[in-house]
Amino acid sequence: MENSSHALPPSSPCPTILREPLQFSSSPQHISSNSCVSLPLSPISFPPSPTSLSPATAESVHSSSPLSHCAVSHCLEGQSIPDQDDLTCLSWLHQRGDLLPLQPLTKMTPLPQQEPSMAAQLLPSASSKPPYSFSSLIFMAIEDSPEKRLPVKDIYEWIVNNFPYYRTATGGWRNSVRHNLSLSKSFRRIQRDKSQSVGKGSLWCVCPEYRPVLLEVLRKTHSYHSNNSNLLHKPAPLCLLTPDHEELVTMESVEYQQEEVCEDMEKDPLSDSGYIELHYYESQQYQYLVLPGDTELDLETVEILQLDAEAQEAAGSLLDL
DNA sequence: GGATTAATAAACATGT
DNA sequence: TACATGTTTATTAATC
Repeated sequence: MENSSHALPPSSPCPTILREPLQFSSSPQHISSNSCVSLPLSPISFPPSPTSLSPATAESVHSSSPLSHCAVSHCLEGQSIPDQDDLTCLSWLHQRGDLLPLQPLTKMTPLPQQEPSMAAQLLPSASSKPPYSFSSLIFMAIEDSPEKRLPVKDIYEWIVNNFPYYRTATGGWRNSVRHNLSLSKSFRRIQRDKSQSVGKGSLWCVCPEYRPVLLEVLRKTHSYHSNNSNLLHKPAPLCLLTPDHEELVTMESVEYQQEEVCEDMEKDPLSDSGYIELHYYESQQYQYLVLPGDTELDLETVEILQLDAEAQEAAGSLLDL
């Protein structure tokens, strides 16, 4: 079966994207194709496509958006949240690198091949500058530290480790970091404990009164780049801000205009058949599950669809028609 | 066009 | 003395 949805490039505004396995919270949430959910994936077993990422690029993809990866990882793991009493939970930062191992889908249809130029356009390179301001970078670095305070040297290190751009950037950005620390009211210098002092300089922490502001800036920056860039570049579900203390937001839906998505797509021949049409395809680090335009599934159903091999097989069979 | 903000560069002081 | 750290000033660009 020639599937019209395959004409939809992964960067198009908005297939519904699901990670496998899904481990959402038990609260009833609904996901519709009016929302766009992007979740990061580990490399999956899949025939390598010509547009496969180089390790460096893959690392860049991962590193250039630590928020989304960490946030999702944290949320999906469903672990106890040390800072859950904090309205602005950032504890996910401590769990970077602990992403869930992903199981490959049992059957998928081949990807629509992207033009190399398109892939290059979609993917961030290690040399692309992160969208975050130095204040945000410093904030993230400090928040990622166990003690919520860091010497400037460790702030450098965190930035370099998380944003490959700064590995090769000239040294001026360190000056900017120091400049920002000194100038910004958001950060406060703490004298090291002389008895335990090792290394030069002071420790820097976030002023509690400015923390909400920093979070908001971070959230807006993240949201902006999520909405205005392609999904591969800024996958970006963000669970920094929780509506209450009881439960983390497990995903963020990005609203989009239905007509923007579907105007160039042929009508799904199965859309009236009662089947739920599932299109699995892989693009770089992401697997996409494209749902028909008017589909509305609760997450539990989606999870079942994802985890159930038979369902996946059926989905694959549909695509083979 | 002016105000604000952020990035960048540079000079300088201080501490290790 | 060298280097890292911290402060301050100035300039530029982008944004509102």
